Amino acid sequence: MEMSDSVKPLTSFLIEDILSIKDSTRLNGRCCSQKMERYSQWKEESEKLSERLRSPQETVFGLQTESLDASSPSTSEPSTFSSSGKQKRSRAAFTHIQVLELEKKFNHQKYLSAPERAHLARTLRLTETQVKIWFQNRRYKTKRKQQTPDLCKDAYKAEALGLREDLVRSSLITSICKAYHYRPYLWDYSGPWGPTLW
DNA sequence: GGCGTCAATGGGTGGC
DNA sequence: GCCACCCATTGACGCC
Repeated sequence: MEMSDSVKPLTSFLIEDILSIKDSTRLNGRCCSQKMERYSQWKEESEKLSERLRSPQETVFGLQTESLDASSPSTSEPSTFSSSGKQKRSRAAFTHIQVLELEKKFNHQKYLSAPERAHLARTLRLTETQVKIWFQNRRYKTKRKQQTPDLCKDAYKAEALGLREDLVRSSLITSICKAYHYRPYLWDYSGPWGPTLW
């Protein structure tokens, strides 16, 4: 399976965008070493992915790609059992690319039809149920965020004022950051007024 | 160990 | 009856 033409440039743009944003922000020297170390690891991983996205031989959503497969959630594995004999629930952790694509789709439409869900699930190598649940949780999360508008005040403020246009030029990036504000490689918690978007 | 996040679960509801 | 939805909750996981 190949990545669609619309998906490839956008995903590539997202990764490059996040990298460029972080590169420009790194110059202010406010990041502590621990954060930079974490960022470096993430950046390395992202650059590899970015390289792969640019490579005509290798498609990110193709069979040859490891980045999705290696870290993909184990959807078909049976649940393990604890020593007490109680079934242990497993929680899949979706990859960056999977989340990016889900976010992109969610940004475009909040609800998926069955064929769309099936296609997206195949593309991302997830089960249809996982995609369905992800959208469900995402809608619920968005609703909760709207009910507590103070949570990501800084991000909204920056967006509203049009400050640091480079930081907020992509509404999709902003959306992702708002939804995943805890991620250490997207937020800088060292700022004097709480979290700031990298 | 406490806390936050998030995928997954389960109950209730409505449309077909 | 089946399916998808909303919503609250659970349990795994990572960070401090």
